[in-house]
Amino acid sequence: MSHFGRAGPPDIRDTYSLLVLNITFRTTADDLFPLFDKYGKVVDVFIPRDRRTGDSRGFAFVRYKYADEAQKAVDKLDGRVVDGREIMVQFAKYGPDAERIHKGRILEPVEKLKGRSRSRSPRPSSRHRDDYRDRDYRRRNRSRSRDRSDHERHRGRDRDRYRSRSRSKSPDYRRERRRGRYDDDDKDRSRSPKRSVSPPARGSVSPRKSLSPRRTPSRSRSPVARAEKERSPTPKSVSPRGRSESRSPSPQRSDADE
DNA sequence: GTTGAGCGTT
Repeated sequence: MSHFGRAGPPDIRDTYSLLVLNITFRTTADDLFPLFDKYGKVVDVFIPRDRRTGDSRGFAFVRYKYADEAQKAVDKLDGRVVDGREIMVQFAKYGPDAERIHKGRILEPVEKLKGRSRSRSPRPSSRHRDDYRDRDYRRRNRSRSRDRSDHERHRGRDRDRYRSRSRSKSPDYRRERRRGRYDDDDKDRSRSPKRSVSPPARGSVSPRKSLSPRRTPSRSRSPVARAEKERSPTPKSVSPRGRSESRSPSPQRSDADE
């Protein structure tokens, strides 16, 4: 009863999928099931999780049996505070296979279920896995590299509670982010004077970073080069002999690393 | 220990 997502999709022939966003990372399907089931008949509740960490992504899919109930749930549960976080309930725009659905109902199912073998399509490439990974990676990359400061983020969260229902998210912001990718790359090359923490004129070493520490162990591990690079020479505390022995990729700490 | 725009699995 409380094992959703484990048995796969039961039946999506005449079900309406609702997308629940803005949920906490600790919210589980079992927590959303009673909440949504109170407003209608929920046939399935699934929360996508990360394949590597297994953590929730922050959104869930609630499948209703009838559209009226789904609509009611959207109207009632949309904006409801769950686990201390306001959730957003809306009809899913895409199906499980990226199919276009209307009002949560799948317009064109993957299979007609009319006895027609699915080998009808030779399926030239298996873009499913790649696409899935690509999307996941993109999300992770953006999440991990936030531009906002910590204090601002903290304050924003508290303020969000007082602001009640006012999502500070803009549809254009998303586009800017995607387009900014190129700008970022371009800026990265021309923002040399801005960041003088790692002067590239420190020899023939790449400004980026040494991908292979053992690329030039002899020259790279030179005590002089290291002292100049680290700018924190401690010749008294350590002996050249010990440094030579401790030739491990561990102490390879560069302050210019990201 | 962290995250916060978005669209899904045995």
